[in-house]
Amino acid sequence: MIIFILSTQNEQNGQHMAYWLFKTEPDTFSIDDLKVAGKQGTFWEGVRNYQARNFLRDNVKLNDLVFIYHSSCKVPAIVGIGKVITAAQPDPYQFNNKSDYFDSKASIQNPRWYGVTLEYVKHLQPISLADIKADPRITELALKKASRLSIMPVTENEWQLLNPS
DNA sequence: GCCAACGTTGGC
DNA sequence: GCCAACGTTGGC
Repeated sequence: MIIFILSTQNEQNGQHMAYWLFKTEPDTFSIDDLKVAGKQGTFWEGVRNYQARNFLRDNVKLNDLVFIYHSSCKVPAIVGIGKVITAAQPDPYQFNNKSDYFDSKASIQNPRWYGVTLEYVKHLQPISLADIKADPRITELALKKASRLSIMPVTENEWQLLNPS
């Protein structure tokens, strides 16, 4: 019962949970793929940018909520929500020399790249990049600034503005 | 498919 | 540690 109550609130051990936006190319991995993965979720592999890595490794916590954003497609947009079900773990692809994500400078003892595991929560009515850019209330989101960041924080205020419910 | 903006690499 | 050259991202 207590667990149930905790899980329905916005807090975890007294710490307020955080909000994020993760980009993905839907041709490679879409929110529908995340949905199909079900309760076991999907490991968010292949992030190879240090700023994004630092967020994943140091700041993205269990139960944080994530806007799923489709990039490099016809209508770039926030398309839904995911939830973090496993905090940072070394990205195994960095050790696999047959993978595009292989990094010869990374070792098991000293991993360089990390990922978290997300579980599908729900689809949203898509919020296009054009809409976000046109919304004068949204000023802090890194997407506003032609950022190439693939993992970015979302303030609670802007999360609520984009996802009122 | 173009290309601007940005991140990374490596010679010096 | 600067910075030119190169590679990548991602909107358009």
